[in-house]
Amino acid sequence: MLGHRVHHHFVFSKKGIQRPNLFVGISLILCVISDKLAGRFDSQKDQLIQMRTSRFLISTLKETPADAEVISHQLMLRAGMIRKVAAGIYNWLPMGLRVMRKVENIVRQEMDKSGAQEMLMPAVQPAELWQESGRWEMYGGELLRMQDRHQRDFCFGPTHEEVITSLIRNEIKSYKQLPANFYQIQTKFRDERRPRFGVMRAREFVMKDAYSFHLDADSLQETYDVMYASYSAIFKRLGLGYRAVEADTGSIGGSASHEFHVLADSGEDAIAVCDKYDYAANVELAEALAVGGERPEPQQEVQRVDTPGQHTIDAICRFLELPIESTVKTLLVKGSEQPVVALVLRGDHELNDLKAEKHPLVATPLEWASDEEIKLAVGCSPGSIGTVDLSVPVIADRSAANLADYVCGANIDDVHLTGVNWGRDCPEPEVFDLRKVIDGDLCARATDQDDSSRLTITRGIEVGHIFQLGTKYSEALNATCLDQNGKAATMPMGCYGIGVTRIVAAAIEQNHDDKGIVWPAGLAPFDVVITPIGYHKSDEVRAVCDEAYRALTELGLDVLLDDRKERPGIMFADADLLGIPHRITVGERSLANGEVEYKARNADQAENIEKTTIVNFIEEQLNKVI
RNA sequence: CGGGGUGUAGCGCAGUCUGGUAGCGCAUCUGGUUUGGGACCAGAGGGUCGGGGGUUCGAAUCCCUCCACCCCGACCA
Repeated sequence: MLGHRVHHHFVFSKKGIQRPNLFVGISLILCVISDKLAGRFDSQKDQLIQMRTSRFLISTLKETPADAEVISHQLMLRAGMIRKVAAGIYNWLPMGLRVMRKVENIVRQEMDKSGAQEMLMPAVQPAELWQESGRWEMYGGELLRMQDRHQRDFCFGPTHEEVITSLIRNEIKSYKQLPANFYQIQTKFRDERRPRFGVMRAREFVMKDAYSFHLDADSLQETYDVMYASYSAIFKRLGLGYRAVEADTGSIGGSASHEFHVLADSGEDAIAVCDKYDYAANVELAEALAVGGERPEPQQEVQRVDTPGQHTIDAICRFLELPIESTVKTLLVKGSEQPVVALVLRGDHELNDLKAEKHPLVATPLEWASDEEIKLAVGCSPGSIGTVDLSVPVIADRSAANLADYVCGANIDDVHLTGVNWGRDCPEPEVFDLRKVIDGDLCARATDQDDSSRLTITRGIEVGHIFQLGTKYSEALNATCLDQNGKAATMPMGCYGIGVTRIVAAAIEQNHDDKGIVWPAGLAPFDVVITPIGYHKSDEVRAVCDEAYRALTELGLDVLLDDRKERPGIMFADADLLGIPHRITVGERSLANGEVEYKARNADQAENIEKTTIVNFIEEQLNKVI
């Protein structure tokens, strides 16, 4: 009974030598990892390095901490994966780190497979690089700035375009070295306005970021496509329900961009999906077609109506007993050339800020005109603005521009106009896509108004984002290489991010039940948990558990043996909470029949299996999942 | 950044209105009885009541101030 001997070796006397014990535990864990990587198993050592709960920090909580709002945050705390250090800053305990490493390794393997090279850049970066790119000023409050002892400015890197570009401009000299793609898995810091939901939107987080360099746009497109495929492979292997969506390139600039979203109701992003044309886009970007087809001919004359105290669209509709679709709202925002610009939307539609910012006359970032500015420009208060006799530039959303006989403010307090028509009562407006798409809208790919394609709005957690940056950074930092003609060429770049720590949370959002986490096979901190009943009382139970542990570990599985002197209920509850996919329960009761009990985390029922077939059985279960 | 809320033991909370020197459940430790889905009994340890200042004979409690954390908003004509 090797197990016995080994066990004694590590059970310290009751007086307990806490520290050495802990250190031994940690170094043993490291042994397991390095041995696994090396792919060898010394049988003697194998016995020594058992993952026993008695020596592995299980910090499960029965009660949910009060400040955790979303399920993944609650379960990560309850499962003892993370603990908060400060707002948006977390400790990753051994249990959590094991999951993070699983994610990292899948990402790493697929990145390597794609031909990208792993490297590591510093977390702390000098201000000079950011001044060179212009982002020291542009990046704003999210950039955590600091000074060293010589009062030199530094920041904690929120991203690494500057560092990689400045490195590569020195290292790559010839087109023959291109294309090249470099990645790292590293800690970032973004001083979020409002960190929340645990590691889902943390300030400090782990990200895989990759940067590619090219001679021309075609090469960039090629690598971009490779990355798109790699990302798809990664999220598939992670076992997550995801969707790639067209995305806004935002302030980073560049042309093409896709986000990868894990679909979950708790997601912070709304995405518009159309199955007919396989179109999916972030609602920030999703194109909104005009509703209702061609604009009808005017039927009504303009009428002036007093609307005392009616300042919202809803109030006006109730007051005039008109459908909201026949109203128009006129929004005044700050302009880039004029003080204010009017944006006109149908009453039931919402302005999409990002779309508005794309119009050259609109100031970026979008800013609402103040009541005073509105008074000055129009002569009334917000709530009574309209399109007739407006002396500011007017930009109308496609759907608003298609309206006839609509209702709007009269630019006089407490007065509205009905029966207003573009072209007749006010100039034809400039038409621009301004509104947010809504559920049931026509898909942007639709051929005509009768097309059956419809957008569905679902929610997602952004876990990946790929960009074609173009030459924005290579130009600013002067990253060139020599082309075939010996002439210096500015290298187009791509960048590709994956939120490693966010994936851990997203996976839980998508995979949990009332008992706890239900990990996808590839992410679980342990593949199998052995829960003995009477481990410390029954030699037979202990022998079967130890042997099962040994045999399963030999298969290359991560096995956890729960040798705590706890009642079975506690062990079962913890196993469920931790979400370990496979559980083997060994007790004298079933051993009497030569059997042990098996239960999959995602199954309702346990089943008995021959104790001699444990390894084959587990192998079968694993194959089933994969 | 604006609005709201909360800070009392590792976690969940009561006590604050009405000032009198800190408590409950879980967890932890000891002993015992238990042991197939979060046991029971007995005992024990653990708290600068977020920090500072003030009022008072006396402050978790009242006042001032700072801080931290959480939620909502940043969509309105």
